[in-house]
Amino acid sequence: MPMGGNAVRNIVVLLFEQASILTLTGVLEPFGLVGEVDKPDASDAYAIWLVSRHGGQVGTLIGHSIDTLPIDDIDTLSIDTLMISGGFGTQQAIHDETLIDWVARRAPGIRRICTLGTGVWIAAEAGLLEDRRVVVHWRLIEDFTRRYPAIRSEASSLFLRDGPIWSSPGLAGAIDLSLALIEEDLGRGCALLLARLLVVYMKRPAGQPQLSAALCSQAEGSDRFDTLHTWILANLHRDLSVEQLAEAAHMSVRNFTRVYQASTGMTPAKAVEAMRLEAACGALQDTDARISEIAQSHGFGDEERMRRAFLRSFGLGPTAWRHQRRRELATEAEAAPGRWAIRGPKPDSLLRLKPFRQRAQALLQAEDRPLP
DNA sequence: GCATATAACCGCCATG
DNA sequence: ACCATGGCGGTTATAT
Repeated sequence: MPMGGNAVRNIVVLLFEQASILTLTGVLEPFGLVGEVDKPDASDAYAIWLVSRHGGQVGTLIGHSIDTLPIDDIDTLSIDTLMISGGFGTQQAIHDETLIDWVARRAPGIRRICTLGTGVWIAAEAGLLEDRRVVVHWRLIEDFTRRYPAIRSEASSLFLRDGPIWSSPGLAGAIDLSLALIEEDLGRGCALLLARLLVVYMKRPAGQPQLSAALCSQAEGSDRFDTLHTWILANLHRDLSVEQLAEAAHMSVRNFTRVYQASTGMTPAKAVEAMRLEAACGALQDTDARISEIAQSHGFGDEERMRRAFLRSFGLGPTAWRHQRRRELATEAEAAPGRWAIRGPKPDSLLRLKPFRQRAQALLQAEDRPLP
């Protein structure tokens, strides 16, 4: 296995007992799929290393174990990106001085350090976050700020980068964060393709007008409607009339519209429409669902209403928007260095995961079932 | 593209 | 007096 060649970027995932398996897969899937993307060198772009304090089997949140290397075994490995797992186990792990020392000692030589969920506690404990901005899960942010008042924590975004430090508040955010890392390394075309393979939405580029960006930035100043906004985003298909929103916010309609406008700069109905439009755009871009289905599932009720909303905001109907967007993405991917396409399965592209694959194979053979 | 119905928006004023 | 709130009615925007 390559240990420090300039072509291969070593991604090290730090695990511990009671780590979240979702953060692990959120990293492994995107990075693992890079090997399936057809571009010279892409399959050798990354090597993934799973490590833990003592190595060997590490129990995850759901009980299944993961095979890991001891941290001492990668002393000579040049680490490109360190991913610190989340999970309940962090509460024990932050008291493991050897582990924290290891993180603190290796950190200066690492290009990117990512914390996934409660992994921020470990990075914070290792002193890597002094005066940095990080995202913390909304339910834990109070605890976090109490323990680390010097660290600028927030709860708003899916992931956040501050210099070499990348953080993600939720476990599933590991996928989004990983895609962002890959975008940085291999370009947007590759990341977009992976996002489509994984059937997740890809964050829009910063240059492009992002409707929710307006909402988010406004919400930073006053988080008064944060919970309402997350509720709206999770319930786009439901009745989101101003009356309903006011009720959800425990306010009268009159007062709700007034306060909402004062703190977000948008009227409630416009904001809802913006969120619906943006979500619908994501679906148009990333899926082949019928317009009527997208309209239904995003709260437009029927195709006609969505069409008119699109015409108002974009000057294009949904189908035209989809075609245009797809063309944009295609040319963007074309312009990216190399061309990105999916190729057939390549058995040894998973070579780097061999220890783990062998382990899986052993388990399956024990049950006398072939590995697909 | 029209007419009509409904919802959103907003100024104004009363209330606590 | 101040301020946040909530109800009323008219105007505008959107839906049917």
